[in-house]
Amino acid sequence: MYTKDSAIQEVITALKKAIGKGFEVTVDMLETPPDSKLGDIAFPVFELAKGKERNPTEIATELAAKIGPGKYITKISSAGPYVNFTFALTVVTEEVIKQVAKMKKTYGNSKTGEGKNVLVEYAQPNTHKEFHIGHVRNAVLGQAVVNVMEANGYKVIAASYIGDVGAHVAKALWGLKKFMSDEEIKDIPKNERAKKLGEIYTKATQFVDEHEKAKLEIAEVQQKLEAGEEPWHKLWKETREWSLREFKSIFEELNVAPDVWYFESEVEKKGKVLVKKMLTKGIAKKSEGATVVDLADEDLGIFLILKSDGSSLYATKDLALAFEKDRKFDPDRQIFVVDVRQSLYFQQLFATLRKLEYTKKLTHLAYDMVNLPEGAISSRSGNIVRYEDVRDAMVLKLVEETQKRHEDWKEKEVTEVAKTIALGSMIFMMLRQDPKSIITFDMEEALSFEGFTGPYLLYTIARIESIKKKAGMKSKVEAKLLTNRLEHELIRRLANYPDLVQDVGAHFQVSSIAQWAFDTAKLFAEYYHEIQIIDEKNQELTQARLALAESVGQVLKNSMHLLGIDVLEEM
RNA sequence: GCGCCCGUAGCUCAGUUGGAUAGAGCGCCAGCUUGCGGAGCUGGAGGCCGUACGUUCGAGUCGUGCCGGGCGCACCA
Repeated sequence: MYTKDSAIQEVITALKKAIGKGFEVTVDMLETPPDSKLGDIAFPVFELAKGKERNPTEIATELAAKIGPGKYITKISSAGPYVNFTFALTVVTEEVIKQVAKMKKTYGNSKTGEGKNVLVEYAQPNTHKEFHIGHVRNAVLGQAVVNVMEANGYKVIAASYIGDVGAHVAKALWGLKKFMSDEEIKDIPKNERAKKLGEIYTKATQFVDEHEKAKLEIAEVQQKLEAGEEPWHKLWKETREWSLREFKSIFEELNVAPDVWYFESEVEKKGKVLVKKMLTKGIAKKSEGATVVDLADEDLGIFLILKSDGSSLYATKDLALAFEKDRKFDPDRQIFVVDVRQSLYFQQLFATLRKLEYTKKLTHLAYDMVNLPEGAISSRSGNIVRYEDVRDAMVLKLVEETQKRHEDWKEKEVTEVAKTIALGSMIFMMLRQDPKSIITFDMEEALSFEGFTGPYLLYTIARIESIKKKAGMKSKVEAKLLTNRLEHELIRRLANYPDLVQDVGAHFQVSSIAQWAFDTAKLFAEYYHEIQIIDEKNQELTQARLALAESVGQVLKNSMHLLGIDVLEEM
C-alpha cells in the first residue's frame, strides 16, 4: 500500500470516530489543500453540515479538536470549513523515499486492472500519404494510454491499423503513373520514396479538382486494384512497402510499439462477407444501391456500410476488424484512439456492432486535431507539416546547442543526444495539452526548448544524475534531516503520484502526467537553487538530501516513461 | 436545420470533476553565475474567467438564452 493511502485510511478512521454514527466518510470526500502550509489532506465539512443546522466552520473547529495525531498525521487543524491534516513528515518522508527506492520503475503502478484485458487501437496512418504531426499526436497519445493502462495492471494489446487500400491509394498510384515515367519512379532515392508518394498524392488531388475526367480514371484504378489486376497490384505492393518502412522507423523513434499490426487490405474481404450476412439477417438493407444500417430509432441516422458499386468503406472493414480482434485476443474492452471528427461514426459503428450481438465494452477515445496557424492540416491542399521535417529542424538546432555545451563530445554522441531531446520535446508537446483541446502547432514554438517543454524535464533529470555523480557518496534516508518547506512539498508530490497514475488509467487525461512532471521539476529547480544539496561539511545531511533527489529523479523518470519519453543522464 | 466541442492574462494553455486568495509557459520589465549544469532561478506588470439570467452555503466549473469560433450529419477517410 502506498503511503498516501495509509495516511488516508488513518484520517478516515479518525474522522469516523470523531463524527460518530449517521455519516459515512469516504475516500473521495477527501481533497488535497491548495497550499501545503494548510496541510496535506483536507476534509471539507459542507456535506456533513448539511443535515445539521450548524455553521460548518464551527463543526470543523470541533472536529479538529477531537482528533489527535496518529502515525501518519501529526497536525490536525481547522481552517474555515475545512479540517486539515498534516503529514507526520518524518514517517511519511522515510516511507515514501524507501518505497520509491525499492519499487524503482514500478513506483506508481497499481493493480486496478489486474485480470482485465484491453485492446487499444491507435496509430492508424494511411500508406501513400504524408505522415504529419497530426499522426504524431494520435500515435503518441495512444501509446501513452497503453503505457498507463499497463502500469495499472491491465493486460493491454496495442494494435496499429494501417489504411493501405482505398480511394487515396488509387489516387496516389494513378498520380505516380500520370506524372512520372517508370524510369523516374525507379530512380527515386530510397529515403525519399515515402515523401514522394505524399507529394504525388497532393498533386493528384489538385489535378482532380481541375480535371473531372481524372476522377473516373482513378475510380477505375481502384476497381482494378480491388480485383488484383496488374500492373496496379504490383505497384501497390511495392509502394505500400515504401510507406510501411517509413512508419516502422517513425514509430520506433517515437517509442510507439504496437503488438499487432492490422491492415485494411486484410479485413476488406471479411468485411464484404459480413455485410452480405447482415443483409440476409435483415440487419442491413439496400438503399439507393448502397448497403446501409438504419439507426434512426437510436437517433443515429443511416450508417453506410458498403458503396453502391460494391466497393468497401471504413465501416465495411471496421465491422469485420472488431470481430477479428475479439476472436484473436478476447478483450474485455476495445478502445479506439481516433480523432473527434469520427465521433458520430463510432457511435454508429458501436450501435451496429451491438446489433450483431457484440456485447463487450467499446470506447471511442476522441482527441482533437492538430491545426497549423494557417488552418486545418490537409493532405489534399498540401497544408501539412511533415513529422520528419519538424524532427530534422529540431535536431539541427539541438545539435548546435549540445555542441556548445559539450565541446569535448564526439559528433555521434552529440547527434544521439540531440535526437533524444528532439523526440522527447515533440512527444511532450503533443501530450502536455488536454486530448480534447485543439493543438495549434507553431514551428517557432516547437523550436523553443524553455519552460513547459520536454527538454526542461530532461534537463532536471540530467541535473539530478549529475548531482549524484558529483556527490560521490551513497544516499541514506534520514528523514529527520529533511524538514525544509520545499522538501515537504516534494515529498507530498511524490506521495500523490500513485493516485495520479490510477486516475489517468481510468480517465485517460494523459496531459495531467505531463503537468505533474513539470510542476514537480519546477519545484525541484526551486529547491536546487535555494538549498545546497552537497554540503561538504555535513555528510549526513548530504546523504539525506541525495536520497530525496534520487527519489524525485526516479519518479520523474517514471512519469516520462509513461509518456513514452526517453531520458538522458547528460545533455 | 439538428448534434458535439470550445470561449480564462498580449499569445499558447492549466484549473484537483461544485470548494480555500484563479495558475503556468512564452513575450515584456527589473535582478541572480569567483557555490551541485543559466535548457535554470527570483521579483514585477498583466484577469468584470465571452455575455445575461438561474440552481445553492458556495460557480471559471452545473442549467437555460444570447454573442463569437471549430467540427460532424449517405457512397471521402
